[in-house]
Amino acid sequence: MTPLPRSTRPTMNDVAKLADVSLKTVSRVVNGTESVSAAKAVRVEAAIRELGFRRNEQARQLRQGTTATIGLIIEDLADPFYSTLARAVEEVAHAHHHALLVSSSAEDPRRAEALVRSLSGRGIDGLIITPAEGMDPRVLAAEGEAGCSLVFVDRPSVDVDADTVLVDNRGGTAAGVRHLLAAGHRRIAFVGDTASLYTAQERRIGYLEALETAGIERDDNLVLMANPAAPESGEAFLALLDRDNPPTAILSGNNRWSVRVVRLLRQRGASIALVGFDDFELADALEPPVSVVAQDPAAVGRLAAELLFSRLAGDTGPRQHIQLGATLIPRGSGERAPR
Amino acid sequence: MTPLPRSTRPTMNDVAKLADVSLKTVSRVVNGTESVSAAKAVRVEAAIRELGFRRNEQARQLRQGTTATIGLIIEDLADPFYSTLARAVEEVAHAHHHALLVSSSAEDPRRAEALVRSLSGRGIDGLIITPAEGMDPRVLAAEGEAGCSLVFVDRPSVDVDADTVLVDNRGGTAAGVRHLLAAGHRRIAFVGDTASLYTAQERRIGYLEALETAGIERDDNLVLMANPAAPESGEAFLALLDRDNPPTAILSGNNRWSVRVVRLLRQRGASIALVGFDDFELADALEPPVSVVAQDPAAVGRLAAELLFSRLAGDTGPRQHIQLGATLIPRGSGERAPR
DNA sequence: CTGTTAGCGCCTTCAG
DNA sequence: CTGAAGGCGCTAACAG
Repeated sequence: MTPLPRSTRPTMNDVAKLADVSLKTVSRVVNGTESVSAAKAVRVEAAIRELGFRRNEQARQLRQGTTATIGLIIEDLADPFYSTLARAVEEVAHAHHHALLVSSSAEDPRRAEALVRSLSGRGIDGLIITPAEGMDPRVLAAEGEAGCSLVFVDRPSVDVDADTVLVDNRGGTAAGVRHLLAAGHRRIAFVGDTASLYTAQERRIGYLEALETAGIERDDNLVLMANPAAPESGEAFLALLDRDNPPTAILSGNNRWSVRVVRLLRQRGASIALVGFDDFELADALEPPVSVVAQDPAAVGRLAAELLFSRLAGDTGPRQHIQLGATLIPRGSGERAPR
Repeated sequence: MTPLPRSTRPTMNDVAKLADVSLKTVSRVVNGTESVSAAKAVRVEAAIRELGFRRNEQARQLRQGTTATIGLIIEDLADPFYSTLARAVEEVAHAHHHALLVSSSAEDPRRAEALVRSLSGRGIDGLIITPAEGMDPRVLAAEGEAGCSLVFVDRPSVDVDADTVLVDNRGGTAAGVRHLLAAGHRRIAFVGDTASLYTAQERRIGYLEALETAGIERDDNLVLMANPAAPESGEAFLALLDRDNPPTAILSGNNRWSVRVVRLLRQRGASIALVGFDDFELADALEPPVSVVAQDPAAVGRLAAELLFSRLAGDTGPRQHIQLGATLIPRGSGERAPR
């Protein structure tokens, strides 16, 4: 196989020849670190322009052992929560002159492991990751040892201690439940994502804790943990509404469930109190507007990225575990009294 | 500055020493291309496991002149249209064992140029880009010459001929307008993004063409071109509603305007026919549900990526200019009769 | 201020 | 089947 023509991109050597100076002098001019006599600098610059030379970052990076690139592995880039987070990470990376490699693990632990290896092999300087449930922790531990800084977002990883940025899932959900309790509700259902997900589990715990604090007996029949994207989940939710002694309010555990609940209630013509965890677009324009406990995905991304860059800059302080608050936004649906 | 310890990641040389074979033999085992005697292969594999060796992709890429990485530059990763597109690109890239570098140009032509240079310097094999308005075409042309395949999405680039995937903005908007005409409207407003944007301009033209075909006299007072995110745009929109002989229907030119229009109409308590270009989440759950002309951002991303990979695989056929259709989805808001 | 030498980690000749 | 030598493009270390 031919070594790929790679077109004819000029190298420093070409520039050096044309300007009739040494390779190193070109390097000095390009990087502007050391001083070069004005005469030669001008010749070099002219040669650079003439040839359209641009420094080959790959070669530079191989030499320096750094890539000026960080990686981001999330569940799903198409999910508004993660795309907002990714945008914030990108902005911080850009400010630090780093590029961003983004990948979605799609909740598949094997794929997540492969992505970590793939990004790592490309020599990223750091990695921000939402660890997929069921990942082999050794894959991540290996990164830490390989000198690649690691920050977890949205969930911690089992068995790997690294900087972590997450949201106060329990406290936020509990606040949502208390809001419904204050409106007079006593039978509040919790509708969350698959029980295997960390955030879903934490939010369920927050829900239970708030009920317990209020002295309300726990009723597991009011808890539904299921994938909001699965068709059968809709029926499970409707069954929840149709049982004897049905709930008068719903705490939905993420925005995908909130959206689905809104649609299902709408089809039913049912009006029942609702508070959703995680805000979503147009929640304020629905009828009634949906009250939510809002996270700040951009803040999660920004803090994670800033933490990562502080590590890359040499900060060797103790591991940080940052927990961001979640804010209740009353809009109408959560203030309805029980029927 | 110390040359960064880069921790102690083992190299092929380390593996070779431990297995007591030559560097080249390790290379052969790692890449599995040429055959190696079983005995040595076993020793090498054991050494690889023991050291936790993983091939340094950077070095490999420098040698081979390919990075197995493609770049994607869009306006804003946090915008649902672009994040969905990006997700689709990522999926195709993953299927081709390529990583994806993502960057948002934030509508800033200088930033977009810097991003192109930055990604290009990292040696990406191909680039998918939504060219920012006002970019220097030479920056992009240079990529083509440097042997980096280029695909434009969502808009074409001036002065640079490359593969392009875009949506039928004119036809889609015209279909939306015809839908409103069929419901009996004669005074239809067009509310689009800043006039300098390609898609906004195309949609405005589609709107005008549909009116002309229907024999309706053009009224430029019914056209508003403004940034949907700017505060003053809201007032401009309300002024449109308050003028003498106001419109009985609105064609909104993108999803950000649609969302804003929905909110403004809601605040006003006004009920007026509406069709939006580009679908958005929960459009079906609003009151009334919003009729839209839907694009398929995932299809745009997928086709662009597939086109790019076919080029990388050696397809040297003529430039392709793919135009995807847009689909009218009637939901209620566009079927209202004029008052 | 300038140039030479060496080598980052790997792959590709080309001899054994 | 195996190994030695050379180089991808660049930068660090050391001379002049």
